[in-house]
Amino acid sequence: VLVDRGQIEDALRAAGHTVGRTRRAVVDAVLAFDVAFTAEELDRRLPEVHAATIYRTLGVLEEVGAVRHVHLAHGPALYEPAGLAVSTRHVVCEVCGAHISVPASVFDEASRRLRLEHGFVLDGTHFAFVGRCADCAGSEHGGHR
Amino acid sequence: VLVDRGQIEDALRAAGHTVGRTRRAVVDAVLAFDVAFTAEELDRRLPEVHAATIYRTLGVLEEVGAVRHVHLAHGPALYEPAGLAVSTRHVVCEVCGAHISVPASVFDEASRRLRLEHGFVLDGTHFAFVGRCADCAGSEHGGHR
DNA sequence: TTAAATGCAAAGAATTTGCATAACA
DNA sequence: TGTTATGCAAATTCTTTGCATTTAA
Repeated sequence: VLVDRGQIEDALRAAGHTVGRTRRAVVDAVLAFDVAFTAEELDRRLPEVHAATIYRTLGVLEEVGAVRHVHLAHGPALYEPAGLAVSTRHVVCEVCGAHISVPASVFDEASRRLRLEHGFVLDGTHFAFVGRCADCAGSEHGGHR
Repeated sequence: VLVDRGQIEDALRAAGHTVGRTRRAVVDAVLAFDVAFTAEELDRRLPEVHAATIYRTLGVLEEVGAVRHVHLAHGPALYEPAGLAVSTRHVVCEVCGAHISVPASVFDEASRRLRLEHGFVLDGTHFAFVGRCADCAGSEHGGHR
């Protein structure tokens, strides 16, 4: 599932891309993360690489299946090596921004009903599920933003 | 549930707001929608009202519970009079942007498990659920953006 | 006549894009 | 040597903010 640098470079070349010094550095930095990260966090680890290149490189890496990205409620997208967390879903607290991973099976029933009753295939991977963590759900005070 | 102009104006005043000509026009235009709308669509119906005022007015209307807004996958937020669609959830196709409303009960089981097993209270109203409509799920070709 | 609302311009955040130059294959 | 990649600046999209000026109560 494209977990090491060699596999990823092969996949890039197979897709007609080129692999130079900069791109190799980005791939290494991506693989060095063991949790999801933002483009900005990645860029901070590679000060010599321009942000536009970070975004473009993450784009091609996603194209070849080496990384995935998920949008949390507000704020920047989160990227992660595709090897990480295959069957988990992101759930984010809309109040404090805390996010957790839960088994995809939590949404199996909703997914089934959505498909059977509405013809929709739920994609739980590209956008996070939003709610309130225990702490923030406790301190109720209406539901603003 | 704040469905007519009178109730909404009372609620605004009760919250310490003032109701002038412009704000009344915005309220009327909001109530004239029978489906969810974007701030830009609302502004297009009120060319004499500045966009900043549209956003600010929608903000106070949300504060007093007259409207709600939901974020679809990408693109601008959707607003709707609070009277509309109380127990439905928005589901949007990440490919073509089509969106449908489904009964909130579709997510009851996921909601229950999230709460019991992870202490998270699912909020299905502020962000849409994302997936693929029948058409777009049919024409499979990987999962880009 | 004073607190709140509005217009306008500008700022903001997170990406994306056009273009000239540099690095690969 | 002919793409493909990169840097840089500028554009984009959606929304928010600061400030001076009007309105509402």
